[in-house]
Amino acid sequence: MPDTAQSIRANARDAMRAAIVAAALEQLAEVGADALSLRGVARQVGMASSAIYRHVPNRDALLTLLIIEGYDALGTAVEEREATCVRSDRVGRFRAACDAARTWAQANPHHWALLYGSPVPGYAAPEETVGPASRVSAVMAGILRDGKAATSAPCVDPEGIIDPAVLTTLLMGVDPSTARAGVLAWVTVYGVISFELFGHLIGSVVDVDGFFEATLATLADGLALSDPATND
Amino acid sequence: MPDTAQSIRANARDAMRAAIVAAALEQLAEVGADALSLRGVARQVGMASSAIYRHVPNRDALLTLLIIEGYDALGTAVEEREATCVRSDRVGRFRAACDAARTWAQANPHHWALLYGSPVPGYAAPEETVGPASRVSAVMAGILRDGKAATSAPCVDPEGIIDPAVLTTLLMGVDPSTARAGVLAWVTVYGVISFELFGHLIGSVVDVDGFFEATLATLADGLALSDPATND
DNA sequence: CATCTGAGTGAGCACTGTTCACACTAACGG
DNA sequence: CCGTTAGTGTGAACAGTGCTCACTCAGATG
Repeated sequence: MPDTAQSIRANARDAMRAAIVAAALEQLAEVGADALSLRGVARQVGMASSAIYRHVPNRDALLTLLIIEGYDALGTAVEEREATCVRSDRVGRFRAACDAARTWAQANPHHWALLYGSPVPGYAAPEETVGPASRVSAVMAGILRDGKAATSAPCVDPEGIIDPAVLTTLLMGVDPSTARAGVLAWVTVYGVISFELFGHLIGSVVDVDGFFEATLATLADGLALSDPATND
Repeated sequence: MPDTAQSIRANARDAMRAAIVAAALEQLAEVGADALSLRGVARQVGMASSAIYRHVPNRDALLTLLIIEGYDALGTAVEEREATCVRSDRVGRFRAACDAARTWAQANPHHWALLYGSPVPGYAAPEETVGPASRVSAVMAGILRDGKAATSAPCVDPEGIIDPAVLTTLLMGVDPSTARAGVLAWVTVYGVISFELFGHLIGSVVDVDGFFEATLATLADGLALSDPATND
């Protein structure tokens, strides 16, 4: 018995919201977050502009929905690519994950810019975004955790750089300096992808693919990923 | 004989333009590039909004001026800090330069975001910006060039990753793999600064200063900056 | 059947970037 | 000295934006 009376409304509401987000995604891909207009998505879904406000409180909230959508899409892309690798091949898993991120970014440059571009300075990510946002980090953390040196007990960071909460969960058993190198590796990958996307490599790097490849090799080296994984 | 007749107008024009840029800089610092409004800067300089267009073709052009201003300010900050270091202390010069960049970014977050945040995907930097934009890279390149291993002859990149033109000028004599590592180092520094500024380190790094420090140490190591400088 | 609630509407407000016809004023040529 | 001209500033206007509000109307609830 699907759709009790009152859930019809709820379903319609969800469908409408989904349609709005879908239209917004299209606009985002075409013109970017900056030029995304609420009235534009209203036109696209065939509603009066004021009707949008029944489903989304304001423009920022809509962008937040797109951010969540983006983190999820990127997370899925990275997870799926990484999942195809032989578990013991940690270098391969790392390269696959990073490559998936770059590929997604190239396919969705405006969306990437929305996720990792410029927010306001005192910006605090809305609560709902932190879950999806951490999916990529989780994949990277998993690769680190599967390292030979990782123990099952949490390590304490003598320097106190990495959040202890992370060292007892996502990075359980990874020694702090490796954890730090892991975070830095992801930051570096983000940097290369963004530099490439935003045109900052023009003038110094001519073979971007090669540069990215070389970067991954350097990072994998620094993380000592060549040691085989411990898990079966 | 300062100010011939016709240069009075020219000077007034330059002054007006400078006032506009100054007002725009204030707005940028306060509300960010996104919310920067031409009418707002017009109000601030005490003109009708339409008069702005006598001095600046449109909003994008004004933003381009701010970008140039930003690259110049950042470049100056980095150059001046780096210049205070003992020339033979290449690690110190590298740290000073990176630290100056981070300090400037923290003091001017909206401006940093304008420089390194999200442009459109097919973005090509306006011609006038490339000069100022390369000042930081030039400092970094100088540090690399002063390395012991650097020769006075240009090297060819067997992998063809780095732009040959750069290898014969800014990075003259630096071996290609070091050049590549150098570019990557700057990209990494950019990544850390941006991640910090844009709030992406929240949840994983608790001591950002320490993280930055450690990052610089790692990078300096990878660049073999500990070898003394060759120059007097 | 009456009522109430939630979705959609169009008009309207305040704002934006940009253009245009117009005024004024300083410099230049005769 | 006077007319012309180029440069600078003005206010009105257009099209677009985010957002609010009084209103309608259908569908669920009592």
